[in-house]
Amino acid sequence: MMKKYTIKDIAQLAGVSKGTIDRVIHNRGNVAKDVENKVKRLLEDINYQPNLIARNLKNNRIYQIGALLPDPKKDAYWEVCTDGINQALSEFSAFDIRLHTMLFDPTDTESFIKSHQQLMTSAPDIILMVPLFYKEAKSVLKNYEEAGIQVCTFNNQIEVSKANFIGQDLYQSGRVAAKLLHTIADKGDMAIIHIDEKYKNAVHMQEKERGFKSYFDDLSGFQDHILKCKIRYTETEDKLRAFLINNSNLKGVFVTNSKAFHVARLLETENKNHIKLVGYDLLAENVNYLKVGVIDFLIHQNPRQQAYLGLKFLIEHLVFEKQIPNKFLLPIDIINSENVTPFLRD
Amino acid sequence: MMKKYTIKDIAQLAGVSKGTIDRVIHNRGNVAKDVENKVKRLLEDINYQPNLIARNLKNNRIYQIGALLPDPKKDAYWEVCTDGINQALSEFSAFDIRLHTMLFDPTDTESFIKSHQQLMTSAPDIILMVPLFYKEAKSVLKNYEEAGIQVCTFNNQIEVSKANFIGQDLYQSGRVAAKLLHTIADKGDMAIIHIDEKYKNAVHMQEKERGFKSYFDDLSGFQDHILKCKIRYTETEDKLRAFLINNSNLKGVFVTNSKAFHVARLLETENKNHIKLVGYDLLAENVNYLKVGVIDFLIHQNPRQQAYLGLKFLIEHLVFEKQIPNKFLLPIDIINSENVTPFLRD
DNA sequence: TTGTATGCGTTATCAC
DNA sequence: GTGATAACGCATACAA
Repeated sequence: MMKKYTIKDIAQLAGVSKGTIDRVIHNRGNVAKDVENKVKRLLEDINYQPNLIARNLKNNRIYQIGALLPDPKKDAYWEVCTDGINQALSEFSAFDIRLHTMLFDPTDTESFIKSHQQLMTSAPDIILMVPLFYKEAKSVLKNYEEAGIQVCTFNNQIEVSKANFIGQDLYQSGRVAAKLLHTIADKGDMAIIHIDEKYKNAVHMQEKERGFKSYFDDLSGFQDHILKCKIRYTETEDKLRAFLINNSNLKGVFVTNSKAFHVARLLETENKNHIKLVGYDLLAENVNYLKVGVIDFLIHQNPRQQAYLGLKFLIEHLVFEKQIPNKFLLPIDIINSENVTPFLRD
Repeated sequence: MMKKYTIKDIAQLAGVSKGTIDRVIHNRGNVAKDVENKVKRLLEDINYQPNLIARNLKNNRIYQIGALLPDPKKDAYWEVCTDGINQALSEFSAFDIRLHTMLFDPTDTESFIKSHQQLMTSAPDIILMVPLFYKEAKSVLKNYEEAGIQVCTFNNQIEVSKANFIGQDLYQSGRVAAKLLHTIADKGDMAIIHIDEKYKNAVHMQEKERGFKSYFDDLSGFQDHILKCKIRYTETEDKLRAFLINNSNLKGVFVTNSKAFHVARLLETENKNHIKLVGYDLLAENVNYLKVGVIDFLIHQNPRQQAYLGLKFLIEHLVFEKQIPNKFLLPIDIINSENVTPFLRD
């Protein structure tokens, strides 16, 4: 534990005034070369760390943060994001942070664009967003980039953009699901089910599928045993029932989003309890089926933590000038009926 | 987002000076009753929140924290605690925090007592500790309590003490292990194995055992199928081999601490790969057996996070006067070969 | 090119 | 009982 040097200390050591030290630190110029060098060396030597807290005492700026998020009323998955955002705000309540949130319908690309446009009118310093739709998000992100507005994205990554990203390795989470089904299911067919393809150009489902397949590709004996089924939410019930009944050798099902409860409901009514089921996310409906044993495992994507971290990174960037990590991957949580409870508060 | 009121604002509103407000806030007395009441009501009305940052600017106290921890050189499980502690320290580097760490041998109760005594000589303001040995920890904690020194414990809880605790619900983690084995193992005998009982009056293993049994008690068909085996580390190899070979109907094994790799080694050499294995903790040896499929699941107790949170709570208590939660339970993480990687940095 | 004065919100020490 | 005032570490406007 070393002594903490202040600007005053350094000024004394260098035999100049605090003002000069400040000019050197912030490269404001108007300092004689020899003095500048001397001070710079001194700063290096003692490894000067400014007191970030004191720095912000003076700086009573108002920080404007824009948020472009899916509407929880349209899809319950997003509900917990609000908690994460509120937590971050309360942690930094000492600073004057104004959050402007615009919600969009996660099944509607136009709503995304419209919300984006409206958000821009509040002229935010920096933006937090869920870039749900690949094509639209790409162009929106390009807008921000050109405007020089830093953006932090979460949930799914738009690879081509330079925006920072917080979320999970979706490819790897597909592999986790595969490993789980491989461990628990009897030998037979495995199905990947994509529900609600209204989320059109959504890459995340494809990434999970790629991971899932790659796991079984690494094994022998699973060629031609990986089935696939895409379903629109308008037709879920009937098409799904047909799929489950017609594939008599089906032993495991992987649902690539939070809609596993649709499959669970059918497995229960059709008495197919030999079929193992793995899905995503701790929605109340999923958790119920997990507890009664119809869903075997859920993968937790921790949207609350994603939103929390995203906002926290942005705030720390604004007030402390901290670097935002370009890519921050959360661990992939495996949930069963016995460990689910403490995750519900996350 | 409401306006932030400062003491100056309140002084103006109340028509008195900042000094008086300060005296009211800190109950320093020397304030006329009517003025005091008026100011108190005002503080309530506008929900005054002091700026904790500014408060600590002035308050350049040195905080002495004592830490009583198991020596990572004696048991690799504790290695990652150091990372957690360093993270907390670096997060609060703006404050002058002096950490005095005393290590003890986790197989030796006397070493625990001796380290404790030595720690006391540094007269810490507050203490972070792992109360590994029930009897000894109980008396040590009583000492601290009488001396009025606040303590935060992690890893295992000493129920009779009022000290704050951070860790997992060990009973529940036993249930998680049971559920996992029940899901993946064939019908047959299940064994609970306690390795290294040198950790004598250690309650944590018994708690895990209780949880494990309770899960199977809730089911039918498992009476008389739960076996149990205690092993000293000096005799591990032979006794364990005999146990695994003699119980021919064994289908699943639950190791109650981080020593599952001992069992894994034997399962591999004895070609018993039909026996499923669940254990604890991401030691390098365990992770290796997890990746090759000899260990099926590991439960992650996140010692890094436990140490980090413990120290963080203590520091926030000292500098911000925050309440330390009496009991803080971390989620029980289920780890398999596919999701292990990101947890290794935790 | 450099030093000084002032202020951020809070606390503590004075003098009245 | 009460109200000024200095100080914490840093930033900045302004004077020299």
